Amino acid sequence: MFHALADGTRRDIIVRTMQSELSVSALARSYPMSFAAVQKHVTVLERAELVTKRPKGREQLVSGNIQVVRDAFGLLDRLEVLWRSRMSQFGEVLADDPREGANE
Amino acid sequence: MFHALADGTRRDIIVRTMQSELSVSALARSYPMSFAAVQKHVTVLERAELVTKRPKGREQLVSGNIQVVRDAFGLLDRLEVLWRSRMSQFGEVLADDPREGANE
DNA sequence: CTATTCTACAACCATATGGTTGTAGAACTA
DNA sequence: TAGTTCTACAACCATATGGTTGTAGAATAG
Repeated sequence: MFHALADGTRRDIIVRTMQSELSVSALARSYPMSFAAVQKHVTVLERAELVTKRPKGREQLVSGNIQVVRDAFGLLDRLEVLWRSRMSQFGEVLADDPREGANE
Repeated sequence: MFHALADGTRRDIIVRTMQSELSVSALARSYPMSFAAVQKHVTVLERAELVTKRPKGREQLVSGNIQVVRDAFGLLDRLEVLWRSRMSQFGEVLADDPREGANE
């Protein structure tokens, strides 16, 4: 699933389909590559369950799936916890986590 | 950088080195592959700045770097925000974010 | 009905990836 | 000094990856 996130085009597809449903061909028009290439990217994202497809007439509407993204937070959060426990062995956390408190 | 996270061995190396500094050869003993293979994984992680290496005598001590992990949160958080804005167009957020509130 | 659009999928290609073995040097150990 | 350990790096290999073009069918438009 991190593999699915490891490509710029795919990350962009996720960003766009997280905002609104888009057909595969609509997506394909946005990128400097063939329809088939974009189709493959969507397939990779679909297998990773980062997006879902819904047929509508002859189109397939692609929609971002937030659930698996949240799973990714899990791994990252785990790393954060491990790092903090290591830091606490030295009795000091040098850098505060910029995520906490502020909205950005 | 998601590419660096896209391999199970590398994710494990991150997890282990986030807890404590480990030499490349110490890491290599943990995996069913050659020293050179583990060495390559460490190099990939180093280029992505997910770990740092510190020489100590003839050893290279590998240490997880939390900063870039936090950068990954950035992308994920952005996706979360986009998804929420889409959901709000329908006036309802069906699933609450399990991250908020609870510690796990 | 005909033409167009959208999708699916196969075949193919160049390059990247993850693994291997082998060589060599630097740093410890005995 | 001699042997061992740790690292670096080159060369090589099989397979995965990201792209292409081409074919074909289903749905829509005219």
